[in-house]
Amino acid sequence: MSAHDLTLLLPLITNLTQHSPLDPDDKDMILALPRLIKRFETGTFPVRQGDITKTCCLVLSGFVCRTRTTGTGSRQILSIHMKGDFVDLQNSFLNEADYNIQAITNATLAFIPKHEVSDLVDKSTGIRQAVWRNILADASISREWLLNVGQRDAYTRVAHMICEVALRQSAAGICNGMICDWPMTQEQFGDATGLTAVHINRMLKSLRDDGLITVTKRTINIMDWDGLKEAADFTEGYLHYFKL
Amino acid sequence: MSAHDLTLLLPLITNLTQHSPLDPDDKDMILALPRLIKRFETGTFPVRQGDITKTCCLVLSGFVCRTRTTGTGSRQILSIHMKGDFVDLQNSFLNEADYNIQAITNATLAFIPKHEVSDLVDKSTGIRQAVWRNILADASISREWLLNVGQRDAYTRVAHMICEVALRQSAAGICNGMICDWPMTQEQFGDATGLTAVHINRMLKSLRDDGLITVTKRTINIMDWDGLKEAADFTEGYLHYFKL
DNA sequence: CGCCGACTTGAATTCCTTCAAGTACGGTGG
DNA sequence: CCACCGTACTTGAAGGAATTCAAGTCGGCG
Repeated sequence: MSAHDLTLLLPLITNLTQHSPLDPDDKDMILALPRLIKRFETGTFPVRQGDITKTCCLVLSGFVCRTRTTGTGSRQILSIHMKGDFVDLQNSFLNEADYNIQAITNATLAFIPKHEVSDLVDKSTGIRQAVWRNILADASISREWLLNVGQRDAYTRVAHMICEVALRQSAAGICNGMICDWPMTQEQFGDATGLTAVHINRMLKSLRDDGLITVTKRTINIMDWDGLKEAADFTEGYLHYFKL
Repeated sequence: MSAHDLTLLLPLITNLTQHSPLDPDDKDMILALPRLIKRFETGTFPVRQGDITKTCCLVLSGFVCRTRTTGTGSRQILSIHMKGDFVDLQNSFLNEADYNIQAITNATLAFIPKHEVSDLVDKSTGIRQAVWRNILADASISREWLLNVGQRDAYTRVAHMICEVALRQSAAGICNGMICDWPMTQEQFGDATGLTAVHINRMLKSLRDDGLITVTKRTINIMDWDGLKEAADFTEGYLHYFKL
């Protein structure tokens, strides 16, 4: 549980300050948080539903997602998380994880003791604000996903997901221009959007044919951002960034 | 903005203590919160997306929902709320409402100034805990809806929604045994589940034919709770009640 | 080189939607 | 009191979007 590398948690600062300003003292306290670093291979579960957690975790590299599963075994990806995201801040305030956390690529996570987080939240108004807003922005994204899955057709839905993931990567500073890593297989993309992998494939083809994107192995290249946004019915307000 | 009727906010206490205990002082402070009572007719919007809110609101009677709408005008019901529910506690901590609040029946709401809520949250650890958990339970329900809409077929999805609404009404004490008010029209039920009203109708018929429920005008009668739970793939953990 | 996982594409099927027509019911006004 | 009306519910038939099944390609890695 080392607290020595004072730059390691910088991505978290980047993330939090997208929603709420932090003063230098707050930043120092955050950077000094004790943490345990662990690597996870694609497909592994850093946390499982029902686990009683003593830590909460934060993405340093790679991509992880939250999932829940139906009784018949279908998996829904509930959210995806990237560098700087607090994946389960919630668990600092509830005892039991109500979803799985699963690595969708190889990923490095920082585990921070719950009580350290809640102490900090109690101590500093600025951090409290930032953490609140982080959780609320997260909930807002959940709602948008529900709207997406419930009301938009497959083509729009797929485009919407691409817009969101691209924009969030851009905000996290892990995207060069309009070319992004695409973290998900088509299978996973399907689980996130409530579609089958086969249909995802067809929709990506349509988006390619329409000149909006090109896709190579694990990269997505947005050829026409405005066109894609239009096709996706995407408006970024729900992400609650106050600067970009 | 009267603070005189000290029983008016009791449903809120009932709700909060489902997730987190409160000591008597906390309860008194909550009951003493200043509030403005307003009635809303079916279909009206207590709050609209984009509104800058100075209050947050709480259901005293009737049912309201949160909604978001796509660019093409389809409405998704994001959650439904009943007696004792804080509909937009979130707005105490974000400036701008990121969803509409719409009355689905005639409803009475209590509006409480945001700063009164955040003061109370700052002042009392117990209330802070309770409010956190309230918001997190709310987010957990969102996730379950996403799973429901994304992965379950129509029959299961409809059954699941019935289980949740019935159980929550029961927890809120507005349900006699297995007979509940059913707050939604089939149109609204469709908007909540990502289905059409026509298909909701067919699924309700199937559930009737299978002997799980009977439906009269605005009432749903659960004939076989265990059977319905089974058909719905319903497990109540996600509601985060620690007593029932 | 060969294998495996991910991607691609076609054809058949299914679930859900759309369209259409009709019923039931509560409220309003003559 | 009943005729009228609007809204919600009901049911059938046709159509369409997405799934399922199946077969084949591509590319990375042992």
